[in-house]
Amino acid sequence: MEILECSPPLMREPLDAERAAGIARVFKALGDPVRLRILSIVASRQGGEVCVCDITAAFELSQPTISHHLKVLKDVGLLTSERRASWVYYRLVPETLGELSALLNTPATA
Amino acid sequence: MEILECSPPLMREPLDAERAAGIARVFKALGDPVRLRILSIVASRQGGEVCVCDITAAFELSQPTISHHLKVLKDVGLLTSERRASWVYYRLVPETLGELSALLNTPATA
DNA sequence: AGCACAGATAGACATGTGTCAATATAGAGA
DNA sequence: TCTCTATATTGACACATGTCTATCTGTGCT
Repeated sequence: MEILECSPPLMREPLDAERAAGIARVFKALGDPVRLRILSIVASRQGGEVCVCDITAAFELSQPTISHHLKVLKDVGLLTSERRASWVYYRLVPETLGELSALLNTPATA
Repeated sequence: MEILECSPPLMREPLDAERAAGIARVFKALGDPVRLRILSIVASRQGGEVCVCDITAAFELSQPTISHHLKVLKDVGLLTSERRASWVYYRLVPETLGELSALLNTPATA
């Protein structure tokens, strides 16, 4: 997500349309409760890796639905995945999260 | 937005469904390019206040559309508004932004 | 080769969302 | 009171999104 890199905080100057579109994609991915929970499951997991089966087991949703949400999170650069044997493991991309955090950071509440 | 207050960072522990729903509302509001630009216009404005007319003038969108986006941002607690004479002025709620920022903050990129 | 299991993809469907034109509301001034 | 300007609300419509079932792909095991 190069759009996020070096984006000044929202408070510094008005975003141009292109940058806004890129950043909005990521926030839109965060704008679903299931995806937020998936992200926090992965982010808070010791070792940094979570098997899809563990994520699916944490929700009362169909396996394709979870798979869909994982794809959305991966497409915007919040997660990466790796297949090992039969299982697929998802990991957080902390840089993406950190850049979003910096974007929202306000001097007052820093 | 009490949901945001005292929410531990995503990395600390999995979010429960209720908290996730509350937080997702705010991210969903940020998940639109026009709203992000509006927010950055208000946030970056010296003095902290922007008249609706100035915001409307910054986009090639109808006045009701801008009014709709302002309402969304206000409903989730990112903006407040105050009427003075004929004009309505919007202001940032920096606490909300700061809490979101803290939520996304990662130890690695802190 | 064939089977079983993990995960992804495709297609369908109901609901949500962004936009606009039309209209309503509120305040200022004549 | 009447009118003008600024903003909000309503209703409509096209399009996006979340969910499901059914199916496909890939891997390991016998």
